[in-house]
Amino acid sequence: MRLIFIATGDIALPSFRHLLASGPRPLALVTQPDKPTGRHQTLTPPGIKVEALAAGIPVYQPEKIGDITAELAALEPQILVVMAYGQILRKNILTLASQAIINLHASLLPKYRGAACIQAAIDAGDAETGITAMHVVRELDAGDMIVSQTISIGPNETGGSLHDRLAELAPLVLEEALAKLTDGTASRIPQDEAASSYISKLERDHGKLDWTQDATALERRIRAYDPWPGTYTVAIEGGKEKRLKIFPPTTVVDLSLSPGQIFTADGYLTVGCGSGALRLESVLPDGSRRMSAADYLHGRKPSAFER
RNA sequence: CGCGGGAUGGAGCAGCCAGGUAGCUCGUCAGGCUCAUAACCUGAAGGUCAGAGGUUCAAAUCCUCUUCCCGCAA
Repeated sequence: MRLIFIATGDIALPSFRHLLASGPRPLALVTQPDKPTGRHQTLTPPGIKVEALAAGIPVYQPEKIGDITAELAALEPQILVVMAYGQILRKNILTLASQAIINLHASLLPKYRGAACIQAAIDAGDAETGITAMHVVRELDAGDMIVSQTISIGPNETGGSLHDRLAELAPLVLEEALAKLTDGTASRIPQDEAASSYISKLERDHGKLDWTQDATALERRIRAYDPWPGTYTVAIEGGKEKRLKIFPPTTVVDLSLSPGQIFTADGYLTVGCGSGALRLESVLPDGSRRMSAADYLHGRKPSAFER
């Protein structure tokens, strides 16, 4: 089978490795251009590019994928596999493959179309999520579904842990989808538009905690957004505002506090929420390093958190 | 060199601007109180103030450079 892999995010790595190991061997990898990243803004290639080059797979990094339509067409692909690429695919790409262009998406569609699908499942308190393989159409993540596989979401699940588990699940879904497409048994299940939802890309600002929300919702939010985009609050220390990052785990406790009000005792740091309260365990003050809530309280005396 | 914060006994911090006694909240150890304790009381150990150079009678503090950590931004 002549296959081209189109991906940027690390979530696609296990699937890419699976193709390298078990085939069909990709004819090429299309990924985003190297971008400045990190504290020193050094130009960094996507991890999947590094692996592709090491494996001798040709790599394309167009600014716009439409720019290399001719090159891709020359490879005469039967299948395009897209996962966490990060660019909208235009019509001339959608019709490039003779057999199909499929996308691996990290949610049980039609729920959570869009970029932040992993965080959304935890944030919503869902019991399970999964990987869906579907045909790519012009509307984002809205194509007919081929197969999906499900995993459960644990009570201590974080965005990071779920990301890694879904990444490991993806090759199984990919293999099943490719097998069904090959032997002609692949079904096309239209998505129920009425049940669909769209999750827009997360920015770091979205990680600011709103203490007027319920403690249970905040507990989930802190897990869902770890490690990206992370959650934070603004602590009032001696009249000054200091940014404070907050990490899971946190515990919902039954304490009567107003939103943003702080209660400290025995090394515990408890914050009032809209309903219930949240006990924090791991924080990172601005300019310092990650530490336990007890250590944080040894040297700093926050009077409240900005709600 | 994208912008900014930081490095002070084992942990977290103050002291720096206006150079001159090593401080706070804990932890550790010893003793005491207590039926008992993560509680309370008393005492002790533990620091070349990240490293190097400079200014000065005198540097944690002022100046220069280096290393490492973190936030923002991507």
